[in-house]
Amino acid sequence: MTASSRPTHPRERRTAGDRRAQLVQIGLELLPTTPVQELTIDEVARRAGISRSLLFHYFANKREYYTAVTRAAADLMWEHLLPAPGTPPEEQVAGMLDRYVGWVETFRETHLAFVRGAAGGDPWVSEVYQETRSRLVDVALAALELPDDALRRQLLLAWFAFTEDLVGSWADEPTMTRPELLDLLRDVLARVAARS
Amino acid sequence: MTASSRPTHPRERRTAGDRRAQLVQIGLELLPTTPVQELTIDEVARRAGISRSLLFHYFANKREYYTAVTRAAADLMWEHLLPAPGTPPEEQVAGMLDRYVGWVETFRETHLAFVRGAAGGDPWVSEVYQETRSRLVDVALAALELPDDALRRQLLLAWFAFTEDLVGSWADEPTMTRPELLDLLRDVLARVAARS
DNA sequence: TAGCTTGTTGAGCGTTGCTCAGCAAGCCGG
DNA sequence: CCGGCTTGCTGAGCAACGCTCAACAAGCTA
Repeated sequence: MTASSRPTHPRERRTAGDRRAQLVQIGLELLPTTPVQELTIDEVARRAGISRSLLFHYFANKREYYTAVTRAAADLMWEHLLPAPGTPPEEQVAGMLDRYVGWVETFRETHLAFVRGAAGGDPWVSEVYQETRSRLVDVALAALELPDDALRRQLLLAWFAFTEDLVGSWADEPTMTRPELLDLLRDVLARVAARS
Repeated sequence: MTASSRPTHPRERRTAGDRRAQLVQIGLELLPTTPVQELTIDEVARRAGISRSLLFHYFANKREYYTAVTRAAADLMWEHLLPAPGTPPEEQVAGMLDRYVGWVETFRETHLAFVRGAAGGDPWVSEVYQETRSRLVDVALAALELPDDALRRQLLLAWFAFTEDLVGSWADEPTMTRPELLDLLRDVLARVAARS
């Protein structure tokens, strides 16, 4: 009956899968305001209404937790960008590009946090993004009917970097119309891809 | 005469300027192996042979310290890239590009750590790099005799992103000759700059 | 010698990542 | 109903790290 012996919330018991999903979800919600690596176990546990210890029951250490969050964010984007099955190859890249711009426009903060977290320090996080980039290159190379060699991959990845940067700053300060932006990106891609 | 009362090294007293420079220098030396934000005060102080407290005498907090380190790294690169006074405008960009590739080849690890630290999370650090990029754009726009508007700046900055990515991956895996690389970068720049 | 400036330190506090021993809720076989 | 198993879950506590503070000490000047 003492205050200390009565938990403020009745303890909620969940299945392992539910709990894991909940924790990752909380990480996703925190992502726009906090760089992944700066998510504190304390904060996440508090939001989930559980003890710090429990988080370590599901994720061996902090890194494993925030890479899981990063992977979840990457998967969301990946699913959004992937062309619908049956789309003719010549339309695939244009469609992905269009959806990418839409993605950045809609989830500006989250996407920025995601890209930053990926670029910044931690190899485990950046690997997740590298992997996503690489899968996008696979799709693009196939759609453009280009051979898959090291040079071509480097060029496409560099074009991604160009695109990310430009779309990001354009979303902040629209210096041209949306169609003009898409046109420019497609044009640069064509030029870059044409170089052997 | 007891061991605890006798310091292992005779305490070294320095002027404020010297000490600050030494601490920043240590940060620069650690940069290749450690993301800036993960530099620990303990480690730096240990290498300098001073107490943790002293570091906080020169830098109000950790952030202020590693932004100072970042700024030092940025300045080194900036001085290396800046065209010699008297260089004709049409040669300036090519020269800077050439020196940039050389810089990445020579200081591969440091530069990677620098770029990553700049891209990753911390606004204070990324601001330092943004500033360096911005100054480079100033020089490039002047050398190319292009008007300095928002669109042009965005395009040049995006081309920087393209260049950084490509030069980085090329240094890892040279898929073409150095002149071919430079040629490609100049070509893409010309195409991008030509778009109004 | 006294006093000032300033480079320097050690003790210690709060936060955060992480460990560990053990509680408790549900389920089973007897 | 009971003992025992699994498993979700917690609290106490440690180590590392950022950061504060009161005070010491080295050199200068009056």
